[in-house]
Amino acid sequence: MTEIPKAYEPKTVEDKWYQQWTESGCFTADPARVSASRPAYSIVIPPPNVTGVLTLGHVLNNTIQDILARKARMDGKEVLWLPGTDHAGIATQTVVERTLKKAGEIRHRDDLGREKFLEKVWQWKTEKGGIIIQQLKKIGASCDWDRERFTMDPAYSHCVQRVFVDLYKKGLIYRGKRMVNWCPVSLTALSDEEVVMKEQKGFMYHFRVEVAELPGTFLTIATTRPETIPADTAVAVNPKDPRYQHLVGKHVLRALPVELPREARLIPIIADEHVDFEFGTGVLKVTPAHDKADFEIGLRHGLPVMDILTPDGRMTAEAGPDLAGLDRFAARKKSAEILEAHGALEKAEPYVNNVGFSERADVPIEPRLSEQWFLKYPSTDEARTVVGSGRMRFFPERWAKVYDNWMGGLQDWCISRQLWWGHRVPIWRLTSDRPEFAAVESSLSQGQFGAHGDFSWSGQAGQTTRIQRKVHPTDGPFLEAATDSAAEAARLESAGFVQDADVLDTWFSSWLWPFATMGWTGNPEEDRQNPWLKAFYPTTDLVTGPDIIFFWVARMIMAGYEYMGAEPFRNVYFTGIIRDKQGRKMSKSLGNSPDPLDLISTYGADALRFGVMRSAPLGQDILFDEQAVELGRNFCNKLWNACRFRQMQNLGPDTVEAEIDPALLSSDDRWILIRLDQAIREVTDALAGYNFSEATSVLYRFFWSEYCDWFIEASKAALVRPEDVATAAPEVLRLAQNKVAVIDFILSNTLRLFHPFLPFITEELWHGLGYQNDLPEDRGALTIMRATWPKPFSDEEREYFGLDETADRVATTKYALVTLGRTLKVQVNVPSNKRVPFIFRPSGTLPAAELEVLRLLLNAESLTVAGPEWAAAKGTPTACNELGEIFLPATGLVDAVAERTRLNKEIEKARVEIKKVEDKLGNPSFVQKVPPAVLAEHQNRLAEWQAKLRQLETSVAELPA
RNA sequence: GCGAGGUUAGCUCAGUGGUAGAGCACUUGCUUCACACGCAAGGGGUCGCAGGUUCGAAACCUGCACCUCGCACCA
Repeated sequence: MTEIPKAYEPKTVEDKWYQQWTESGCFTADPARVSASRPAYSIVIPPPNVTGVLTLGHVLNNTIQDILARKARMDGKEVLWLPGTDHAGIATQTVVERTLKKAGEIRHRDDLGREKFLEKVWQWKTEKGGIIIQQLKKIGASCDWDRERFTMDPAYSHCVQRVFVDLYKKGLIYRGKRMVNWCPVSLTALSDEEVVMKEQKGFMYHFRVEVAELPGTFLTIATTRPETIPADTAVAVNPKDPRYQHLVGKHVLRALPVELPREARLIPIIADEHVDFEFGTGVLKVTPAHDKADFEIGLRHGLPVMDILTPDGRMTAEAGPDLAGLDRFAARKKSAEILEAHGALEKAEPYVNNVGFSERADVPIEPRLSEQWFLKYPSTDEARTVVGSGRMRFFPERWAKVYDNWMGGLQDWCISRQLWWGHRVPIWRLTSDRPEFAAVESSLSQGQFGAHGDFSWSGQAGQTTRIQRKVHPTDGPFLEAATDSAAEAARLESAGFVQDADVLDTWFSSWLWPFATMGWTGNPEEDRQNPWLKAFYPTTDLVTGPDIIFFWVARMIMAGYEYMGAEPFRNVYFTGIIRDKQGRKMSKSLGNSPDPLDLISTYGADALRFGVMRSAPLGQDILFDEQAVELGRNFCNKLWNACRFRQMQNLGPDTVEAEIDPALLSSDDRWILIRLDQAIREVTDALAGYNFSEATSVLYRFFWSEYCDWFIEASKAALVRPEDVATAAPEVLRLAQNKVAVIDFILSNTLRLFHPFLPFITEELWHGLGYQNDLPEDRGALTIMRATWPKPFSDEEREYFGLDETADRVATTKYALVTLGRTLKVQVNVPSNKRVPFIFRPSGTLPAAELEVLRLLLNAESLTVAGPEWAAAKGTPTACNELGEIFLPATGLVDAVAERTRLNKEIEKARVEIKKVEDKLGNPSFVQKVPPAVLAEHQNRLAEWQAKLRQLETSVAELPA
C-alpha cells in the first residue's frame, strides 16, 4: 500500500481481489478436508432464474449468505456455498419466444416445433443466460463456482426423473382430470401457489330466469360472470331457504344463448348446502366447467360439465352466435347487453371482488377442467414436526407458524405444465388407437404388467420400466410406462410408445436442490459413499425470502426427508422484502428498482453491502434508500483513512510485530481494548442470532464513534511525527511504539470483524498494513478470509492488560469533560480551530500523559493545572465532572445574555431531574422494595445533579449583570 | 372471516421493568498536519389511544384505533 490515495477507490481493489480469490481457490470446498477440527459448513444458494438479472433482493439475500460463509471460514470451517440457477420454465420459454419473434425468426413456437425450439432455448441459455452469476461476483459472493449447477444439467434432470418415477410408483403421483388454475396467456396449468388474489372492480349483474314449470314465476340470480351463463347446468338454492324450497326439483330456462329451443335451455333447480342464502339473491348459477366450487356441486349432483371457453380464454360456438369467438371480457359485456335487450337484466351494480391472477402473466386465471399430473406430498409428518418441534429453526420464528399452517392444509400439487422448456414428464403411453397396441399388449407377459413390478425391457442391467394397463374414461385402454432410464425410453419409443407432452413445474426440480446438486443418485449405497453428501448434507443455513416459503422451503424439507432421510438444512433465515422509500414493492413498471450494478459503480460493492445490511433488521421489510449506500461508502472511506493514518506512523521497521507492553498502557489504550472486547462479543452474538443490522451498527459505533472519534485523536498525544523520530527521546519513542502496537492490535481485529461485511476493502487493508505477515498460510497469510475470527479477552488477558472498571471510567470521564470544555468554547464563540488556554483543576491527581491527552482533545493552546487554593476570576466560564473542573479564561468574549439564558435552561433541566429522583427516593415503598443497586444508582444520580446544579448556580451568579 | 407483524425524533429504525437511543435530515461553527465521503457543538420525542399490573411501564396484561402482509373466500 504505497502512495495511498486520500479516498478509497473501490473499483480496482474489487476486481483485483475477486480475481485473486478465485484463482487461489479460496472459495473452493473440499470434502476431504472436513474433519473434527475443521467442521463442514454449507449453504445452497436459492437458485435465481437463469433469465434473471441482479436485483436488490438478490443483493440482500446473497450478501447475507456471503457473510455467513466468510464468517464460517474465519471460524475455521470447511465451507461449501453452492451456486447455480434454475431453468424457470415459463419465464425462459417466454423470453426466448419473444426474442425469436422480435427477430422475425418465428411467429409462434409451433413454427419451429418442439425440438428446434428447445435448441434455440439452449442456445439462448449458453449465450445470454446466467448473467446473474457474473453479477453475483460483483458483490463479492464467495460461492464455489466449480460446483455451479443448473436445474437442467443432465445429472440434475436425471434426479428429477428419478424422483418423479419413484413417487409415481409409490402412488403419490397420479394423473387426473381436475379443476386447475389455467393461465390463458401462458396456456398452461399453474399450481395454487402461483395464483395471487387481487381485488377487481367489476359489476354484480342481477338477471332473471323463468321457472319452466311455473310460467310467470321468475328467479333472480346474481353473478359477476354473465358470460358463463351458457355453461350453466343448474341453478342451486340452499335446502333450508324457505323462499325457494318449493322450487327444488323444478327447472328454469337458462338465459343464454337465447337462440336455443326451450327444451335445450332447461336446467334443474337443485338444493345444495354450499349456497349462502344471505348472499346475493340466494340463488346460485352453477357452472361446473368454469368455477371450482361449482364443479364440486356438479359432482355432488351429477351435473353435466359444459365447457364454453377455449384455452386462450375465448368463447366457443356453444356460447351462441353472439358470443362465439369473443374474448372472455368482451363476452362479459356482450352477454350483459343481450340480457338487457331481452329484459332479463334487472340491474348491474358496481362490485369489488377478489379474482385469482396468474402471478407471472398477471392476468386473471381461468378455473379449467383439464388432465394434469398431481402429487400428494410425501414425508409431510417429518417435515411438519421438524419445524414444529424447533429442531429446525426459522428466523424470525414467526414463519414457523405460517409454515405449520400451510402444512396443515396441504392440497395436492399440480406439477404438470403445458410448456416445452423443462423436465419432460417421464411417462410414455401406448394408446389403443395405435397399430402397435395389440401386439405390444400381448407380447408383454402377464408378470410384466402391474402396479408393483418393474422389468428391464432394454436388457441393460439396472434399467427398468414399469408398465401398467389402464383405461382412460373417454379414450379407452392404453399402456402407461414409467422409467427414468434413457435406454428403456428408447426401447419404449421404438415400440410405439409416446412420451407425455407436458413438462414439470420448475419447483418440482428446485425442491431437490440441496441434494441433487451434490450428486445424489437415489442409490443408497452410492449416496452413502458420496463425499459431498457425506460432508455437506444436511446443509447448515438456508437464506431466502418468505415469499417462497411454500413454493420452495416447505417442499425442500419434504423432499429432504423423502430422499435423504434427513432435513435439508438446520436453520432457515427469512430476509425481509426490499421496498422503495415509500414502502412500495420494487417493480419494473414503477421504475423504482435501482440497478445494483449502478450502485456498485457509484459507491463500491462494500458500500452497497454495508448499506443494505445496515438497513435490514431481522424480520422487517426493508425500505431501501440510496442514502444507506452512501453511508456505506462514507464508512469505507473512514475505515480507509483510519488505516492510512496508521500507515503514516513510521517509527522504524517491523513495528507491526511489536508486542503490547501493559506497563506502558494509558487509560485510552485500556478503554479502547475494553470497547473492542465489547464489540467482538456483540458482533459475534449478533451474527449467531442472524441480527445482521445489529452487527453493522455495533461495528459502526465501535469504529467510528469510539475508535476514530476518541482513540485516534487521543493517540496523537503519544505518537511521534516522522520528522521527529530521529530526535525523540527513547522513552517517548517507546511510548509511541506501544501506541502503534495498540493501534495494530485494534485494526487487525477490526478488519477481521469487518471482513464478512466488507470483504474487498478489508482484504486490501489487511495486506496493505502487513497484518498477514507471519500468519500460517491457511490462517490469514493468504487471505483475511481465513484469518481467525476475533475472540473476546480471557480473564487472564484482561488482568494482564489491566482492563478494569477504573481504566474505563477514567477515560470515559475524561472524554465527557472534553465535551464540556468544547461546549464552553462554543459558548464563548471561540471557533473550534482556534487554540485558547484552558485551566484545569483536577479532583485527584492525573499523570502528565493524561493531561496532555486532555489538552489535545480540547485543542487547547495550553492546559494549566491549578491547585485547590486557586480561584478563577469572577465570571470565568467553567464546567466540571468527577475528573475535575475546567476553566476557560476567555477575555470578555462571553455574551452574558446568551450565557445566562443557556445556564438558566440547564438549571431548569437539573431541577427537573432532581425533582424526579427526589420524588422517587421520597416514596417509602420505592426505598423499601427496590433492589439495592438501583437505589444506590438513584442516590448517585441525585448527588451528581445536585453538584451540577450548584456549579451552574455559581456560574450564573458570577455573570456580569 | 382466520392468522401474523407493526404504530418510539421530520424520515428509516434500535430499545425484554430502573436517567428515551442511532443513522440520515436540520441549525451553528470549522479546509485543526487520516478522512469535507470530514471535524466539533446543538435543536428536536405527553414512545398510537384507554384502562390495568408494579415502588417504577416505551417495554408486561386487557380492550380499542389505524397501517402492512399472509391464508381462506360469497356467486
